[in-house]
Amino acid sequence: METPPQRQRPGRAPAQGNRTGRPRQAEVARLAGVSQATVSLVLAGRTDKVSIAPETQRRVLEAARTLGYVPDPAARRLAAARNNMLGVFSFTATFPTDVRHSYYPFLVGVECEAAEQGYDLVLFTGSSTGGAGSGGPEALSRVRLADGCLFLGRHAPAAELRRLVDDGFPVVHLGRRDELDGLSWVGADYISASREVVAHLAALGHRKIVLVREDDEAPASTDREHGFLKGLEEAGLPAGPDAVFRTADPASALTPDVLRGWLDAGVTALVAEETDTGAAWLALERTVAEAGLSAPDDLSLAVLGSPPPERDSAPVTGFDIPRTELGAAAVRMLVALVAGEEAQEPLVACPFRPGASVGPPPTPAG
Amino acid sequence: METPPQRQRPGRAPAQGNRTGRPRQAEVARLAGVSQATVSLVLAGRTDKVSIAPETQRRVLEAARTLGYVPDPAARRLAAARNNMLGVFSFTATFPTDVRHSYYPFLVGVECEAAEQGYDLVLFTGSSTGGAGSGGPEALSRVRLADGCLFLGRHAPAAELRRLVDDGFPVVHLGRRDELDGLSWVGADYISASREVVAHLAALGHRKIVLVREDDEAPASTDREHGFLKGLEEAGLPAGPDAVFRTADPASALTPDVLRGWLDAGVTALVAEETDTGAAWLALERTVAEAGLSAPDDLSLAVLGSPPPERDSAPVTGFDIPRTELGAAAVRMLVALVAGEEAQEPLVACPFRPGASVGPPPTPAG
DNA sequence: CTCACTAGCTAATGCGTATTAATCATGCGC
DNA sequence: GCGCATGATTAATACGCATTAGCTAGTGAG
Repeated sequence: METPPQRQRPGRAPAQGNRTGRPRQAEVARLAGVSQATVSLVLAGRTDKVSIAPETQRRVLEAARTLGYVPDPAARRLAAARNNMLGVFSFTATFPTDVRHSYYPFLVGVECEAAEQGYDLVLFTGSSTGGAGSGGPEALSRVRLADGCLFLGRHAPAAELRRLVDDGFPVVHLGRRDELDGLSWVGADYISASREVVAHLAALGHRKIVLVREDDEAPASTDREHGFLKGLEEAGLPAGPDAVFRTADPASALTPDVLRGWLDAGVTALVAEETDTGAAWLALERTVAEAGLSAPDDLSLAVLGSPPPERDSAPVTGFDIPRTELGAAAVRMLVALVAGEEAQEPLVACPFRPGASVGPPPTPAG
Repeated sequence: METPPQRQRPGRAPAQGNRTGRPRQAEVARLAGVSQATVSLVLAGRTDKVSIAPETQRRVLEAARTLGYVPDPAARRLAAARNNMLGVFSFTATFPTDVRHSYYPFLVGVECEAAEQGYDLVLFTGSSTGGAGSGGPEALSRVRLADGCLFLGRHAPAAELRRLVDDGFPVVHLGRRDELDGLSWVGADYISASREVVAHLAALGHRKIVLVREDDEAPASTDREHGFLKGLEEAGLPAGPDAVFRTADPASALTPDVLRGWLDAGVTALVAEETDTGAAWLALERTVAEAGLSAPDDLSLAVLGSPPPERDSAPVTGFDIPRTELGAAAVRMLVALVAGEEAQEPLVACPFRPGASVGPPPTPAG
């Protein structure tokens, strides 16, 4: 309040002839009585490849210290032809106001792994109206200023992505994306995880299991169904078309009557997919309650993912989506691509999460 | 699963002779049939100072677009001392695992305002152990790649900051920070906001009010106390030392007995500061409940900030910390500094938030 | 017809560092 | 004493862009 910020105190000696007032390698060289090249070699520790007398090294290091030399990152990166920057592009704002849809958990992993690998992150936002070079279809082209770019969310326009990939620009998409061939991606292994959930139920003795899913063609949805069916198959259970209840609007289509119909038909376990909205699971949960039933006594419930983190309810059986780990994996893959290496395994395993919502099937007639 | 990602399809020609495969101005120039200098002039919009034929400009722009040209930030910065990037540096992870301590709300504003001002954001992570250029004094020096840098959290080492400021590098600290003079910052105006809360209570008729605060020397804490005392003073209320209850451990120090002692002494309203941990407020809330009291009937409660967003409890009187606006203000200040202008007003107002936890003081004896 | 002058463009240079080829003693074997 | 490998250092150059001092052709004035 009483300290209106000011700047540029006298502090250090103004300049030598360079713009910044900060010492350059040339000044260090002068002070140490050597050439700029020698300074560079010593400070970069390249003394094993190009030998420098120990005494000279000492002088250089001392000169650098007394002058307070710090390398200019811009020059360093220019000379090295590497920015050490990875782009992060999200078509919607990277930090959305609605935390539910946030990429936050991914970013935790992205940031951490990027730091680990020695990269900084450049944030690009597709939605930013106004501002730097935004707007037109070339907006995506901006990401080229980084060494490579990570794409979040499925809204990145295919054509632009295609262009980047074709140009050989390192790109990794977070979330499976097969329709653009040549595009690298990392994603959660929903298939294996879903299969595992079914296996768990089957091991408990369930013989008829139904999957409730939304009417969506997203890989995240179809993968879960694949895994579910695969799980049934491997357990020797019937995997007919009526094992999957698919509806565009679970909230209204999934009535208590439908539920009772299943139970009467011998179904003892229900599995819901988890999506952005969580509609399938929420509808299932609500309908079970409405029907006066409760898990795991009357039936077993599982969710192919993590239920929305509501109040302190009992944990639901399912699997966790390792978002942080996904972010890290994406960065690792991107770094590999930047280095010209081959992309590795794109799938990240989802750990099974035991819960209190499943149990053995109820005995037919108490 | 069946699509192991591959890369580098034949697509486009790999490169011209530059190391990165990314097009340079030289390539744009060749394609447009002009010189590199012309490309630079056109793309920088310098066509008012050095006239370029409209037709030539068109050709250059088109060539740049078809090649997907994007300027190299390092080269830009090296040559012109600016590259339209702002750094964001947090000594701890920018995206912490503990969401409570998150800078997220700030970043929303930072991202938005940066886009508005035409800047890209670079996330520098200081927390990286291992990896490139971590550790030493060089860690902070990386931020010089950007035109200026925003610092989050009070863990940024003072010596390094000092150095940046002395070198004339534009720096803005998010959160008040006076001990480093010359360092610009933006912060919430806790003083005014706290005063306003007190004024609100006084207007309702409260004559004895006590502040519960932690034993902390952070500006955020002392500012609140200042504002609190100022508020008492302006309302003509006693602002003696016993108006402030300061303890290192509110959870254990704030017992129901202490609370009843206050009430017996005529205290009718309690105000808690809000901190990272929220310890003061949580302790107060719990103790009031333990004592079998409830607000606003038995006494009035207010918090100097926003209580941790718990379950659907009734809103507590206090003020909101405009984190998003703070982030935006910080960016605006940083942009001003980069432009060589003077830093403006560092304080952002916190809007008063009416709630259901205060009311008129209870009548002395029912 | 020449000169000054302008519009339109380019050659050249610098930014600060990393890297490589070249230089220069120096000692060693013969 | 003459090459010759070796060790220590430096000159030179590239990195990609911005900037400035020219250079050239054309135009109107004198």
